[in-house]
This record gives sequence, structure tokens and C-alpha cells, in this order.
Amino acid sequence: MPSGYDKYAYEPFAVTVDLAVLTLRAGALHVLLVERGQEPYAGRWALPGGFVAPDESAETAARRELAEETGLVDVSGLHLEQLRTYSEPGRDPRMRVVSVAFAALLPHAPEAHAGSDAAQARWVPYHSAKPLAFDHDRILADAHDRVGAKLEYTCLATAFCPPEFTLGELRQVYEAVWDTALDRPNFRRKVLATPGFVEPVPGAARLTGGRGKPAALYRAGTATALHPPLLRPSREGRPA
Amino acid sequence: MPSGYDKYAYEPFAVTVDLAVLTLRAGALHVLLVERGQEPYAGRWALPGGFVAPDESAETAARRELAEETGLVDVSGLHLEQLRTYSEPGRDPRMRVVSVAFAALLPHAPEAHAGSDAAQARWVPYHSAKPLAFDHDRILADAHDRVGAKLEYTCLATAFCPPEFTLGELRQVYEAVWDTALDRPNFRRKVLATPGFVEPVPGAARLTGGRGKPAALYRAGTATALHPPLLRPSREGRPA
DNA sequence: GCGACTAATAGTCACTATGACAATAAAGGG
DNA sequence: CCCTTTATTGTCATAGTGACTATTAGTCGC
Repeated sequence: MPSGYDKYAYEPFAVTVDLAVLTLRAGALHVLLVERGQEPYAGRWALPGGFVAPDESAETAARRELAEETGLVDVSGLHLEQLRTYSEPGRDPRMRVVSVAFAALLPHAPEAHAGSDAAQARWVPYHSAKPLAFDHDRILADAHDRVGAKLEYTCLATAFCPPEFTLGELRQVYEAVWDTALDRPNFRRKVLATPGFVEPVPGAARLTGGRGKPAALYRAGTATALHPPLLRPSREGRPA
Repeated sequence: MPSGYDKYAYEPFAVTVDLAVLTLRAGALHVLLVERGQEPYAGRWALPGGFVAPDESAETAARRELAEETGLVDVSGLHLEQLRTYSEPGRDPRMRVVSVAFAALLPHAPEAHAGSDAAQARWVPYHSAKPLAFDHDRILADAHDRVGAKLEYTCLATAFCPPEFTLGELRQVYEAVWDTALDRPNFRRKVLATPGFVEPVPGAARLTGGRGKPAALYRAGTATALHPPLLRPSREGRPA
């Protein structure tokens, strides 16, 4: 708590949350965007978000906004991760706004629908998302960085998957976020060798989605960290 | 930016920064604390911090507070890292305060002195720091977790070291933060094998501080990330 | 000045984890 | 029925690591 707390004057700020809602659609990373109807940045796309209410924490506000924007009834199980807080003066031309940014990970994408404020909402491929309003390009890039990094040393990837999934789906999460191809056998070996990352579904059910040999189904395990980590291939010498 | 931005009412918040200022003293991790003079938590120790001014970002405010609390004239080179934002309603019994927490890493500890608000300030060993006022125990623990994790996959450890340092000093950073003993030869091999982590001081000067063979001096290199990471020993089966 | 002690540095060895593959199995599409 | 696609099982060479031993170069107590 501030040492000068009881002594200095202070100014009030508006506090908002901004959400980078990420999911996989057709094997590609997508982000949920809303179209702004008013100035500034009218007609530009932006990350969904909203004000923090007086009796809410930023996390609570973020989860409420997530439910509103996605139209999902139950968002309690979704992974929500605080990224950082953006507080540059002037980041909003109208007033002094401090925004706490979150990344939300969705297993399956509900169809985008107009939010509670009737703004248009849409799933946009990550690589087509820029440019966004305000400093949202930066926030989105930070979200991507964070998620990409956490895939390396945590079991976060399962947050993108439905309750039961194949190792192919799990691998697609890594490939989409890292934008890299991974070796199938090596990925499989690594995941299965990590205790608690995934566990096979007892019924030995197998999914025969489209082409190829049917794959075994797995559930997320109880582990949260990966030791040792699953490092993304280093791109030395290759084009970034 | 909030979708309901132009539609919803919002309440103003006070925005503060809280700092976990960390350094090594005699090989042990210490944190800078200030004693509270007033209620609530009068007489309890707390993390230094203060209000964000209307024309400041949280980072700017944090650096200003860091200079004020440590008495250092130039804090521009110090590593300052935003941790996360704490926004639970009721975390301050007096008013609605949202606090952006930072970790600051100091190479050498200037003597603690009374801050600008005449509050008593002191360096306290990390393990003796609890309990603190407000939710500062949590903030401090989060700072420790973050720094410990970043030591694994970044070159952050050099932020705790003076411009020129020995590998022994660098190793002490890891040992103090992780609270583990590391094998000297293996640590040396790993650090020197990582390009850009450290580079030898050309003059081949050697430091003969106290006991033991004089050690070679190194400077921080240009690299920021460690690939592959320097993983802390896993404590499977051992007492946590 | 001597021996104990401390820390830096050099080097060894076994084992783990990983990257790069080859090969086989089981589906669907023409 | 052949081809393509994906899953799955293995193999092999090598980088990286953990556990140790040995040597070197200082300080400290006496």
C-alpha cells in the first residue's frame, strides 16, 4: 500500500478490462473482435471489454464480459489469465482509462453474435486481426506471446481442447499458436511421457472424424506444469 | 476498449502501484519494506508504493516510487517488471483501490532510509517478511514466483548483479531465489555454454574477494532468453 | 611459513531427452 | 483397388544434464 497513502492527493481513474478471447477454428488461431460503432476508431475492430463495476474484481468483470460477448452461459470452467495492465496516459483519447488485459482460451468457438451493446462481433484469424483500435494490437500481441510461452512449460494447451480430445487436436493447438509444424511421433512421445498431462479415456473410445486412422481419446490430466518443458523449435537462421 | 464504453455508468477507482523491491544481501534474498504509521495495519510492515499521478503510467509511477523509497538517484537501469494487478473489492478497507504490482531487482542494496513520508524503511530477509499489511503477502509471493520462474528461461539473474561479477555471484542469485544449492561446475558449464548470457571482461581482471581462488569477471551479455532453459532441480520426493 | 579451509576451474561418465527418421496400421476418396 | 491422410510404433545419433573427481589459487589461524 502506498506509503504516501494518507498524505497525497490522488486522481480517480476509470478501470476497464480488455479481453483477448482466443480459440481454434479449422486448425487456425482466431480471436474474437467487436466492431466499434462510435468515435474514436469508429468502424475499427477492437478487443471486447468493459468497465469494472464498483463491487467487482477485474477477474470477475472479465468473466462477466466474456459471458456477455461470447453468449456462453457457463464460462466458469474457461481458462482466464491476467496478462498485464495498460496505463499509458492518452491510450484513450477521451479520458484516463487504466485497462487490465486478460487472455481467455475457448475449446470450441460459439458463433459470434452481436454483444449486449449490439455491436457486431466476429471471429478473426489471428494473422488478419491487425490493425485494431486503441493499443489493442499490443495487447493482442502480448496475449499471443504469453500463451505461446505458457504452452512450453504448462499444460495450458488442454484449455483449447474439448473435454475429450485426440493427440492430433492437442498438437494442432501447439502448431496454431506457435505457427510451426511439429513432428507427430515426437510430440506424442513427449506428451505421453509427461505424467499427468493427459490420461487415456477408459472406454478406449476412438474418434474417426475425417480422414486417417482413428485416434485414441484423452482427457486433461491433473498436472499443471511440464517438467521438463516442451520447447518450441528454435528458429536459428530461419526467417522469423 | 469496452464495448459498453459509451453506454454504461462507471465508478472511479484510486490506482496505486506496489513494489516488491528485491536484492541480495550476504547471499540471501531480501525485500524492502516500510513500516505503516497509521491505521489500518498501523505498525505492520508493507511493500512500498504510492498513487499513480494523473499524467503517469503505472510504470513511470513505479520507477518514481522506487527512486523515492531507495534513495537512489538513477533508477533508469534497474529491472522493473510488472507482475499483475490486484483489484479485489475490500483489499483496502478504506476505499476502492486497484493496485498494479511490480517487482524491482537491485544489484546492490543501498542502506534503507526513511522514505519521503518519513516512514521507517528496512531490508528484510525474504523468509522473515510475513505477515505484511493488506494483501502484500500475496503480492510478495507472486513476485518471488515470477522472478524464480524467469531465472529459468531468461537472463534476468544478471539484474541482481553489479556491472561486473563473478560466476559465483551469479550462482548465488539462483541459489538465493530458488533456495537450492547448485552444482558449481555444472552451473558454470551451462552459463558459459549459453551464447550471450555473460561475456568475459577483456582485461582478464580477477576478483579476490575473500577466501578461495580468485574468480574471473564477467559482464551481462546481449541475450535476454535462455535456450534451452536453466531448469531448477525438481524436488520430487523431497520436502517442499 | 605451514596446513587447513574455501572457492574456482577443468574434466569425466552415464543417462535422459530430443530431433530426425523409417515403417506399419487404419481410415476415406476416387 | 490404389492413393492420400493420420495415428501409432520404433530406431538411432546426439545434445544436455546430473553426479562426481581432481587440480589450482587464494585466505585464515597458528
